[in-house]
Amino acid sequence: MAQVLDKIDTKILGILQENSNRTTKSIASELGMTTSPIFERIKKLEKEGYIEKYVAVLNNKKIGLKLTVFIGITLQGHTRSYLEKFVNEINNFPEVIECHRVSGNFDYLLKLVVEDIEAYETFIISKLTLLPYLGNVQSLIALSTSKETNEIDLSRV
Amino acid sequence: MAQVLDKIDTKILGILQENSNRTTKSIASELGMTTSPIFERIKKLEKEGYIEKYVAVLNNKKIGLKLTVFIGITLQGHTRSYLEKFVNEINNFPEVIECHRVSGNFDYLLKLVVEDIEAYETFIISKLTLLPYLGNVQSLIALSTSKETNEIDLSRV
DNA sequence: ATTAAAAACAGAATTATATTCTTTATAAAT
DNA sequence: ATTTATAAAGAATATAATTCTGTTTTTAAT
Repeated sequence: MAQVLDKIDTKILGILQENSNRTTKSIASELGMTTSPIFERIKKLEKEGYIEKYVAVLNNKKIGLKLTVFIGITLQGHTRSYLEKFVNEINNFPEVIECHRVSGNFDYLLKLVVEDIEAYETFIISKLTLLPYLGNVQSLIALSTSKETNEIDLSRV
Repeated sequence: MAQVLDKIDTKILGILQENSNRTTKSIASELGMTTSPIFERIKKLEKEGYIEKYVAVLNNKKIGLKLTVFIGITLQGHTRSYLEKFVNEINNFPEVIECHRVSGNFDYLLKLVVEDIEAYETFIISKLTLLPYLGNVQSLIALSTSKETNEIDLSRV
């Protein structure tokens, strides 16, 4: 297999991660090509998994979910079967949009999006702290967010 | 202004945030309607800002960015003009995909996506620690990620 | 309850785009 | 130089987005 992604592929990925509604025609004209090779390349990027999916990004605030919170968690008992159970519970909470197992001062880091402080407190009290073996729990409440994107800088690739 | 989002709008948002390439026809058939009202509703949701943008989600690992890191930062000097400068610098680093000002044990929480541990170290040494007034810096390296989405549970809205 | 006005919908018609196909060019290997 | 494989161009087709018109439904005021 030759070079996996060439310059053109990288440019296409960059364009689509910024706006996935761009037409093949407009991408083609930007890159000085015609639609068919652009189309074929995009299909290839999809099939090979470089592009995972296409999604609409919503404005959480407008929808009524005004608060983002990060929660660092340390567990007390670390049996494998419990960890699996714990992660499974966490992932099923609709408030949780990210769950990472981390190294450092915590075992897990969660990212939540909730309505407001009250909804956050409800989550802590009637969901999170009901889980057993919970050790240290530390919350970081987002006061403001200056950057929040999924867009990757592809100049590094 | 009447109820801002009705059930149909919410369903449309739910569908599009899961897969923005769904055709109006397929959405219409799922919701038991015809294409024109669906089309009009989507355009309205875009114009009013409920839908911010449409993006392709890439597979970072496949692209060569294998490491996600969270960094908690405390600052020492907190003059307003310095904060602005600091945030501005942070936001311009291509490794940083999120920057939140937080309350709790840190002033800022960053999310980074980088190639590997080496690239992470390079970021710390030759970018982050060059910024003045830096206090405590604490990294959480993602060992594994069980959930990572932008998708919001709309049943709460 | 009745009516007028506005909003939402259905269905058809049109326009634009995605997708496929065929041909031509390019590059690599023998 | 010749063959083979890969990528691109350009035309043709299929599908989807978008617009338009007429109808129904909803809303609000009387």
